[in-house]
Amino acid sequence: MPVKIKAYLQEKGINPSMQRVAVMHYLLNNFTHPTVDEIHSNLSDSIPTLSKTTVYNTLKVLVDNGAALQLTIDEKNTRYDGNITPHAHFICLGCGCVHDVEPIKLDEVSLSMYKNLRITETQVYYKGFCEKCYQEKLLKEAENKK
Amino acid sequence: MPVKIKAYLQEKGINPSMQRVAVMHYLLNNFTHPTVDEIHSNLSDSIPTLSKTTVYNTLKVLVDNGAALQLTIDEKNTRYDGNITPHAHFICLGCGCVHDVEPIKLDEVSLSMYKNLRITETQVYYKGFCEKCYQEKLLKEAENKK
DNA sequence: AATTAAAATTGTAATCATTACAAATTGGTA
DNA sequence: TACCAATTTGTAATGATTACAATTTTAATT
Repeated sequence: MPVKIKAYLQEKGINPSMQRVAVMHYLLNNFTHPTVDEIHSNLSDSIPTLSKTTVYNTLKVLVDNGAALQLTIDEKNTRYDGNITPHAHFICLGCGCVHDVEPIKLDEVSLSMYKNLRITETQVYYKGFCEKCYQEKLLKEAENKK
Repeated sequence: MPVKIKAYLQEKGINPSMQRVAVMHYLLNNFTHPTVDEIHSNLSDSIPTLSKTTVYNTLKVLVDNGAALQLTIDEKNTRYDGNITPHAHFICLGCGCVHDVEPIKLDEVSLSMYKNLRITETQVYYKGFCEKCYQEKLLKEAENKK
């Protein structure tokens, strides 16, 4: 697996340092759309010297070279995704969890209206409540009616 | 016009204070998808005592009551939109300008797969280069080839 | 194996948007 | 006028991100 990740980074034109392989490995094995903090604290166990600056630097390299996606779905923290195939995202306004959802079919007809805009990237975000948080919300609302 | 904005806020259940009317008025007359700073510095001319905290508070009230949209399209600053009709947004990676674009047609079929997610809001973001920045980019790239 | 230069990593300090909070102000009501 | 609640204001704190200089690693060359 680490060998494959090394080759994967090289394909993308990224020098596969130990830290970069570790971050990429984390992204490809955790589907939580992690924040910088999440990545850093989890990798600190196996790489005690890992600095947060390196995680920032590495994610910038990955994103700039098309090996990861940067999501602005969460106002608090930037989130990252190692899944670069087209898909959309859902964030729960209760617990903040982020899930992949099916890609929508882009309406090329309406997009072609904007010939003066060179679109390089599309992000589709859904916001709402996951099942668990929705149930909790219903309970709370019922409490308040008493 | 200010009278209409007052009524509009009241319809949304918002107490139409002078500051709130001013912010709403700004949003409805400027299609730049402004940041807090832009709103504050522009309104400071006519309301010298306006504090930035009030702009933050007011925008929160507007968003919470459905009178404005909060956009997370720009990693640097949160942007706000007084146009609450369904539409998508484009941000230029060169100059940072944000434009409205046609709403895409949501693919209800694929969304219905996620019955366990209660979706309350959809945001569609396109990133790329506006005409001006695209031309500048082409010029720079030509320079570098020399 | 030693030398060297470039690239990558690290830690600290700075930046800057946003939030917390307490004091002051405003507006409506008795 | 006096009072209460809502709103506004200014200041200070928070916290994510960036800047930067020093250190370490890597890879190539002798």
